[in-house]
Amino acid sequence: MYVSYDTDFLLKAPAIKVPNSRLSRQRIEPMVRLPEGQHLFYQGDEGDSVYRVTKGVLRLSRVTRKGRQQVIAFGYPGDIVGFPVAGKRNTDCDALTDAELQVLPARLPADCGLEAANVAYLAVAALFEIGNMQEHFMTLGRKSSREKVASFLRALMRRAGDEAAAGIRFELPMSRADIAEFLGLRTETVSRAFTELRQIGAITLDGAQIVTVVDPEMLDDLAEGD
Amino acid sequence: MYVSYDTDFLLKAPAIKVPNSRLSRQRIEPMVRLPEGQHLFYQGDEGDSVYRVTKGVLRLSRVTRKGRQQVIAFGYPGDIVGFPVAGKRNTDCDALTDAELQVLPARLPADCGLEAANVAYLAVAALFEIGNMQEHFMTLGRKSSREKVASFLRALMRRAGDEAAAGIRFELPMSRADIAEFLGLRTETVSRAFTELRQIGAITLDGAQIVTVVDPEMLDDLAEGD
DNA sequence: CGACTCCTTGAGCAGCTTCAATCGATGTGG
DNA sequence: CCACATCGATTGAAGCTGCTCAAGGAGTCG
Repeated sequence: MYVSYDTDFLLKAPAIKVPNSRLSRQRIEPMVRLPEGQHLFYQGDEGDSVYRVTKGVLRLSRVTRKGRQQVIAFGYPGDIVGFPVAGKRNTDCDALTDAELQVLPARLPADCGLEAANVAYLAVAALFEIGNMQEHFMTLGRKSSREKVASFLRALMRRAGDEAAAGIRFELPMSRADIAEFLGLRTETVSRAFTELRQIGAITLDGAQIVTVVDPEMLDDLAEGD
Repeated sequence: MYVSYDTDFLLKAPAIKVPNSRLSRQRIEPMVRLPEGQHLFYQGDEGDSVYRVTKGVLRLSRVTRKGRQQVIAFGYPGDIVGFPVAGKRNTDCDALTDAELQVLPARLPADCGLEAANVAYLAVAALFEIGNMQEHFMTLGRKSSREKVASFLRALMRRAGDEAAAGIRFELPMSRADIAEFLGLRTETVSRAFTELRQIGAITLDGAQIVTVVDPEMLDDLAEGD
């Protein structure tokens, strides 16, 4: 979810064995389509599956009692989202774009008849997610808004960027407000950081959503900061 | 760590089966003693086990290229620490106090002969850790330093607090600098927040390390903030 | 008792937030 | 097809919070 890792290699489409059924031993890969704006689940929902994003971008967020929203993560293709804690969802999850998801079982503990392999991939995915979140802690603990935004753009660049003539190009499916809530900033501050990055020549903007990183090295330096 | 969850109930001391050995099928629970200040592992180390804290407090941190330290978490008794990502440690881990740890296997993926149950507890623990970290995101995204420190103290209170005549009492095994790096603040700011909390009557301090929460409700309100 | 480390407090400054206005893109109805 | 409404993004100005630099205090260990 934040840079770094893509769980593709973990998942040679793990077979889902359905016990006590004529489908048993057959591989099935339930697919879900999630139109833009629709919710996949809400905080507090019961759930014993996780979802592998195959298309589109999801937003995971939590809302405080007093209404503030905190964006926890964005789910890009290859990411696994929806890790349930004690059988319940920790976050809201909705689609920033039309999305497609693969449903994977995550029923635990092991008294549910799942095979070891199916539990193991979940553990591996969860460990990767922990690594990703630790990475994000580094960004949140970082000092300046430029550094945070630069880190964010660098992550997206690596994850969703396309090589283009002028640099590495990608679209932001999320609003400035989403980015702000993800980075612990205000929308105005995020906007100003974008403007600065544009002015110093690290990126160009085509509208508000299309970013081209013209100087990845400069972006790296800004992201490392410190 | 961070409040909320304790993994005690997950772990009725899962049996570790040692294959290809005369110990096979025997339950063993390797224990490690870690003196104060000693490191359990460093970022980048190879590792295929996790540790359950049974005594003492650990600190998990990462260091940036430029030397800044970010405290990722504190490990209290009942917590599981050291989740390896792709067989490597993500963080440094050292002991803030003399500590004792139970070693649990975390070798993945499943081609290592571990039984499903042993892999499943790891998955459950990792999912809980994800929940804890998401909780911490809410704190880091929070606005003011008072709110952050209040949230932190509330978490410790719930986790390590003892009922006392004057309120709920506990010791801080970590320095102000550790707390600051955990919350994304400076030591001076943390110190000022402690002073404020004391002045408004939410807590009392006995030296710098012993905290008594005299008004848990006020602390809650401050922690919720928003 | 003195040296050391950590915590606290102070003053000034920088950076983020807040409030407010404008701009731009999108979509709707006349 | 254009005027207008709406929503998000941007920019500006002012205030406040937390950071920086600096000094002093408290606790600890030799």
